[in-house]
Amino acid sequence: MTPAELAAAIRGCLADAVAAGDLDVAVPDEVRVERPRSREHGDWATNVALQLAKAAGTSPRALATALAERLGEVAGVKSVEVAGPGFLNVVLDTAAAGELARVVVEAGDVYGHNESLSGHVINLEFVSANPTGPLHVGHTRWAALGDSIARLLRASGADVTTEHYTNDAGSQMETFGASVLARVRGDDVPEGGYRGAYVADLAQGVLARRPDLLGLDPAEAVAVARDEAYALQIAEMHSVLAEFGVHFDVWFSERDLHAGGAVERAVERLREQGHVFDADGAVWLRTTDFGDDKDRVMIRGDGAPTYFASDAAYYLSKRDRGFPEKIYMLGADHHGYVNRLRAIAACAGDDPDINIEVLIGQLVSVGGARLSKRAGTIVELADLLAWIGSDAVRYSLARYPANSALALVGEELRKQTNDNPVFYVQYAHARASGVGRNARDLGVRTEDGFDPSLLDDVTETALLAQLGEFPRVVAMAAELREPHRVARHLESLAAAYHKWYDERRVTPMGDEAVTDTHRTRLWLNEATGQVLRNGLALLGVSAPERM
RNA sequence: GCCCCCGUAGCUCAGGGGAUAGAGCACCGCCCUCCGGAGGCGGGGGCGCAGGUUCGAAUCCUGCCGGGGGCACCA
Repeated sequence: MTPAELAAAIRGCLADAVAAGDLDVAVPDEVRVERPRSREHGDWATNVALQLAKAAGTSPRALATALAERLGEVAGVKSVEVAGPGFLNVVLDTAAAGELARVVVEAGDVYGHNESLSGHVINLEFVSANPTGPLHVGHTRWAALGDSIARLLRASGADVTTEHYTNDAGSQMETFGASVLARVRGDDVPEGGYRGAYVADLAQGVLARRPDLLGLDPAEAVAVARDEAYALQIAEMHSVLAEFGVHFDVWFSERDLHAGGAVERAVERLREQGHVFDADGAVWLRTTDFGDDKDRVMIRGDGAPTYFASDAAYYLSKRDRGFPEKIYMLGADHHGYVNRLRAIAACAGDDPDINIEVLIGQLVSVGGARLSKRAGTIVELADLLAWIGSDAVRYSLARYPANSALALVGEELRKQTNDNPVFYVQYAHARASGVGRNARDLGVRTEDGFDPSLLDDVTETALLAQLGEFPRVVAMAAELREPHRVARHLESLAAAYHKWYDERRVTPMGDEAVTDTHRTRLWLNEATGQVLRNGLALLGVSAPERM
């Protein structure tokens, strides 16, 4: 019996009690069944009685008692106990709990998938780096989290398109071109230009592609340097992200937005909606009508569109392309954009509470230093991959929530010990794979038998409980856009597995005959490996069979 | 001045209003006659402060203190 099945049974009991006139309350859509902290409190516990007592006009304990009687009759439930202020503590039949091992193995790669977000059509934008330099650790955090969130949303039934917005228009591109050109010439980079060592590398690459560069007139040379360096830089971004296991369905160019006239059209469309006005020689959007703290300029006094105008056009593009839900992932240094993005949605006639969602991530650093392209002290994604490896980087970033600042220590991530939980989890998977190999070599085969009543050790009920909670963890992580919940759950699961391993053997000892005990334990072993694999896949981390 | 995030064990951090607040590291002590010791078991220690809401608050609200980030006709 899975926790979801138990929750459904509890709802059924509530409905029966209402039908029988024992209870007068609306049956909730969802009943939460949780693993109690202490084993003395049973296999599963629910607080429905506490939550419904007030609406039912009765005491929590009385409601719980009435519910316990009915629940005790449900097949697979061994005993039900009312505890404390009105908790219901449920103990399952050993066999009913053990059935889960087979459920997991038979579900395979889709165990944990759920339909909690089915029907949602989502555009998920993340990273969105300027193509004026390499991806650094800040981008890396969003790449790891954004990609995992996409996987979680899809596992929960959502239709997701991942998108990278390339800021390839605007003055930073001219600065970029001038910086590269200066390096080609051997000059100092201009004031405010890009000084990173990568600029010199780009200069070499550009010169290789355009040996005629120095012979061009200055204005043309800057444009050529800019465009060639841009092409090199974007190619590198594609390749390093691919190495990191991150794929974008759409690479959206800001330059294309301008070239196609979308920015001007956006201004006109918003003007038709009645939110645009002219003042001080500029064209403004009245975002203050929708919670922004000041109105925003769309077209400057000199006739040039602002970055904000591009944002508005880009929002409309996503809307036109058929995405009711648009998720933006921004760094904390952009948190001031949240209100103006929401205002754009509102000006476009959308509901900011439904059609747009902005996730803010706090800054991340390596070695305690903040990183800036301009200062030239970059820690690049490519460096992190070479130094630490994709699995450890992805896992280390994915196991922390985005809303707290993070200071990673490179040397810690390199350690292949418990300092580094990715190894703990991967090792559990490798161990499960090894146990499975050994068992099969000794003639233990799952297809020869399964008797879940034999999974009666406390380490087995604990392990089964971890496996049973996995789908709920996935659904919650998707709903909250918090991949770290999956990582943390995998760590608990790995711990439960190691404890079980220490307590129970899967393979026969010596010349011992193979029995259903071995076979049934092999089912549990395979189920654990499957969930570890499924969870790691959601994080974009490999599940090695040997380490 | 205004806005956002954070404050939990010596350190790094979990903890979607529930029961005795968890894990890793560090420290001390145990477990190798057989499935991988990259593991397991035991020990000491903690919710910044003050109010409020609630049957119940680390969690929600207000204020204060401390730390980080942000407030352009830049991108």
